Amino acid sequence: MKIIFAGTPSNAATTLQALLKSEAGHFEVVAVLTRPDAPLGRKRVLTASSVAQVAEAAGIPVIKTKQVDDVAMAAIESFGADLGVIVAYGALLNADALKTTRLGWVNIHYSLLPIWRGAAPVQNALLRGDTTTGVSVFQLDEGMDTGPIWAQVEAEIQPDETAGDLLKRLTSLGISALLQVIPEIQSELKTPRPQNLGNQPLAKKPTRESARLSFANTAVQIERQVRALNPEPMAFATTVDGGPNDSLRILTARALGATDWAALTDSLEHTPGLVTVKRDRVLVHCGKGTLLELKEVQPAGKKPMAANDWARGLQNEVILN
RNA sequence: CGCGGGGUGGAGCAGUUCGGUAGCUCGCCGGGCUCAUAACCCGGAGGUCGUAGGUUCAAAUCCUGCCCCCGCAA
Repeated sequence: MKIIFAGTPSNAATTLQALLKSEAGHFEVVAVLTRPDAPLGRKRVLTASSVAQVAEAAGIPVIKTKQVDDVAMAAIESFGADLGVIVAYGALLNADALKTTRLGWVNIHYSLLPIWRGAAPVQNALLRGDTTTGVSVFQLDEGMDTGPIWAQVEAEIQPDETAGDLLKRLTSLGISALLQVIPEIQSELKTPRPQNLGNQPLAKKPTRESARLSFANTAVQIERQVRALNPEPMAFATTVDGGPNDSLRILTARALGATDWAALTDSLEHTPGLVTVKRDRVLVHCGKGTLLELKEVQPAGKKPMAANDWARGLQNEVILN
């Protein structure tokens, strides 16, 4: 069976790599679809996507396009693939594009559909405080992640897991689910199970503005935000007297449980955003009398550092907002 | 030429405006106090101040080139 793979970022590249390793005669990746090279970083170096790099290293033909238009479709069809596999490609396929392969396209989605359909399922699951999530392999249709499901695998969310950590785990779960599904599709004996679409909220991609922490929220809410937005776009705060561009990125933080902070708060006044150090723990006062312990932070212009090191160098009292 | 911050003992920072003995909070090593300690007291080691050159009696500090790290933006 001939497979065409579509994807762009690093976890898609990981999936492609796994596919290539498992080919073993059962199927063959005949072409790869990815987004065009983009200027990256401060120096704006034109860089090929992670998927493109893996494909090129493996000598697989690469189609680079922002959208699957007539030209791209013709290119796809020229490879005569039986099945399309898509992982975080970064563009929608319309009805015509879905017909470019004989058996259509399957997508690996990082949630238990129909929960968190949309662009950022992992981040949204963490933001909401979900304790369970998973991976779905489904048949692409014209809707936004609405197609019928071939396979789902559940995963428990660990209490200290970041979006990056979780995506990594889900990526490998997705790979094994996909490898299981491919032969089933190939056999053409099974049919996927339709989704039971309800009023589930869509998983919108977090914006930079949504990454700004508000210490009027409770510590638990903020901790979720910190974990959900790591590594992208990364939760941040600014100091009250710092410049508007001097962000303090919060990489790791933990909401203190009731027992913890009761012991630590005794004589602390409570100003949201106020940073204090108690017994080598860097604490920020949050809404409703809760406390957030900062673990790892990154001031603008500096490398990530332990919150303790950051606090050691502070000259004055610091209030975050 | 997108905007900006930074490089000072192992860590995080001050000192640079206005040149003149290397500072602070920690860590580390040794000793003391203590039932004990992450607490406290005493002592100690450890720095070509990113790098190359220039100005000067004298440069972390002023001038010039270069290297490296990072935030925003994309």
